[in-house]
Amino acid sequence: MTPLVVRQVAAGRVADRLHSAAIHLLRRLRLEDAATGLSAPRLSALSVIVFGGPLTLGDLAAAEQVRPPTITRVVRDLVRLALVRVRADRDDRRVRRVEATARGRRLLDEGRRRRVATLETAVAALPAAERRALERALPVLERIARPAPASPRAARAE
Amino acid sequence: MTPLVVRQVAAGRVADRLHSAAIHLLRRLRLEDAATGLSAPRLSALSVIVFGGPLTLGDLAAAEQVRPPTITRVVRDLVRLALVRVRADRDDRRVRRVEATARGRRLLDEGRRRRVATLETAVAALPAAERRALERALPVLERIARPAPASPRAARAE
DNA sequence: ACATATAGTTAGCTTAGCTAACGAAATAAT
DNA sequence: ATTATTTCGTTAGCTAAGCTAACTATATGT
Repeated sequence: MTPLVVRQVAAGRVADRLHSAAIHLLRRLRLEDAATGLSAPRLSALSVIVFGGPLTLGDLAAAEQVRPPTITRVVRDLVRLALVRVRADRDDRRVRRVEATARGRRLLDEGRRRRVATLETAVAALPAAERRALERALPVLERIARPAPASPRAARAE
Repeated sequence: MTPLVVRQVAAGRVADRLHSAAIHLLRRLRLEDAATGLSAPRLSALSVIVFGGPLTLGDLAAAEQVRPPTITRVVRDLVRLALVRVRADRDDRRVRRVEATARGRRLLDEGRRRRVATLETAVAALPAAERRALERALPVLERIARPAPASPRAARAE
């Protein structure tokens, strides 16, 4: 039974360190976002829209973890900036679906490229062994980063 | 020269996948924060204060990537909630230093524990091989998560 | 002593979050 | 088939969180 307890504790430490590393990593990359000219909430919403394909305002609100009225306004503002467009749903006329415009995709891709470029520099500077350790951990990271997918196509959003 | 180019491209893919995984991981863990009763900006500021020890308002503003007036108000509100306390600097009377109260630390630790517990469940459920891959990548992750430390004690903040 | 630079606050604006109340459409119940 | 209920989104109106510009107070440099 002892090994079980030990493993348990170690899982806690792994979780804690991973959590902390993720926070610091994104805090660092966030510095690049100023160049997009968008506020953090707008940029985040645009990202979900670009990668999540046409999605309903309710789904967007859930993804952004905000209430419906907040999304109504963020989307309205993104439409004004010509970064997204909204269209009515064919089958259910209560529903509005939002999707990115070409300009919205371009703006997001540029911002994302800047973020990733920063990270890429750090990755490229790693010794081969560390780089390989990171690569081997990637699929694991990706699995735990996503909530247990209830439906098979839940992985569609990015 | 060919291997160099190949390695370059791969670094980009590694960076991209890592970036995406970090975003999704934190988006998922953020769901737990509602239980703290604090807004995201307040919780984030409190976290920096708890782990960063007594620090100046300017340093806090820099860490949070916001302007000084924003920090003035967030700190004022956290003081009202009795989660942090502010004291004048001995040597430089322009400076105010902020530190967490016992209650602030407790509130943050509880929230952090909830986040990490969620993550721990996922880590504990991993097959041994994947778990080991993750553990081996942790030091690497921690290194690239932090900006190149200009001063030796830049790692003090958490 | 005086000029300049730095730390933080105040004033006042925009944006982003919320709840409550509502309208319109879809679905369920009688 | 009406009527009731649920669901999707918006509007109204509030608080919190972001900004710039202007200011006070203290440190520092000439």
